Amino acid sequence: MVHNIAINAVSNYIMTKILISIVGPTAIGKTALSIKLANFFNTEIISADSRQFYQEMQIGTAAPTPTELAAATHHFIKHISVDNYYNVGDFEKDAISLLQELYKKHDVVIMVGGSGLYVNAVTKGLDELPKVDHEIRETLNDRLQKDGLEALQFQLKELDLKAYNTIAIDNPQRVIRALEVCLSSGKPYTSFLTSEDKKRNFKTITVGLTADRPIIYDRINRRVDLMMDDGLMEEVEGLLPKKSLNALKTVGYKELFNVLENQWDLEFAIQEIKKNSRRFAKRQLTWFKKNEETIWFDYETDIELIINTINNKINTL
RNA sequence: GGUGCCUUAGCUCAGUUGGUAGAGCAAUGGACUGAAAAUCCAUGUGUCCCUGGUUCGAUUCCUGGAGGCACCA
Repeated sequence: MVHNIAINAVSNYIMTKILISIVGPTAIGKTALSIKLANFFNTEIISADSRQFYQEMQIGTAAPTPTELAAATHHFIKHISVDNYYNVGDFEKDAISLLQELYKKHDVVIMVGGSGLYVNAVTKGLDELPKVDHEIRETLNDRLQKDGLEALQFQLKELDLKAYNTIAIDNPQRVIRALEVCLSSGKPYTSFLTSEDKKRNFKTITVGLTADRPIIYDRINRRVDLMMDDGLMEEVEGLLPKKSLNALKTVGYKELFNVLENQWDLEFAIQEIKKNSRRFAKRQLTWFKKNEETIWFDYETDIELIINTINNKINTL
């Protein structure tokens, strides 16, 4: 019955294209919910998870299993290799152009992922920034090592005073990012920023999944143990030669590299993976809580209630 | 049963010559426009085991309990 109402609502009354964006902390059950919603709305899923992009990373990223992949059509799951340079700007372009294709066939598309910046890149968009050569960043990283952060801050003050005054100046990644844009474009980094959301030809409904903190942490701890049982160590071992790649600066991988290099013992590394996953979940919640539009549900909420709430929301758009 | 030591933050512990307390880790709050599972900033959260006594005032000293550890029986 619920099913029929929804189909009518979508097909008869709604002209607007809808993106249902599912957010929440790691290990809360986003993947399972996304598949249920994709099946209900008879549509497809795009992932906004910056680590599930990579073919070589399955266990440690809790990427959808073959069974889950067969249950609904997924996009941006393992579509690139850890050897690729791939960033949020690339993702925005790829995701928006794919969405245009999907909206030819569907009124509703599901997006699911725990990477807040990547979610926002789709829903709100990023400003157009010039392409930066990788060598520039490498040079700046070298200078950070040799001359220290203060030297880079000083240069940023010269090239982009506004950035110097507004970005997190203690954060080396932010300073280097602003500098690399200045250096490769010859213009201040902040001159490219508009602080305006991009126009999108779809409306976003954001659904958040959460639970009390001890429950989230317990789920994380148990999932890490399951990952170890499933052979995470072997997966990480195969990637050891590539450990310096950005994609592998990832919880579950960076800690086990230390075990393989005899820096840490296994038990300690597992505790660290759990701890770093908990902290990651906390940062995700901080990010997602900021969006006041998000409709939050407890992780155990019945799917019918979630679907009804989404349908009611669709009818108000 | 006897003797000694211990009981303070979530954990391990320090400390107060009597003026209600602080480290490490854990944790919490936040930021974040192309590294974002990254990176950065901020924060001490407490019946000082319980009870009575001494005292202006006890987490601290004393009495009596309770729990733990060690040794002796």
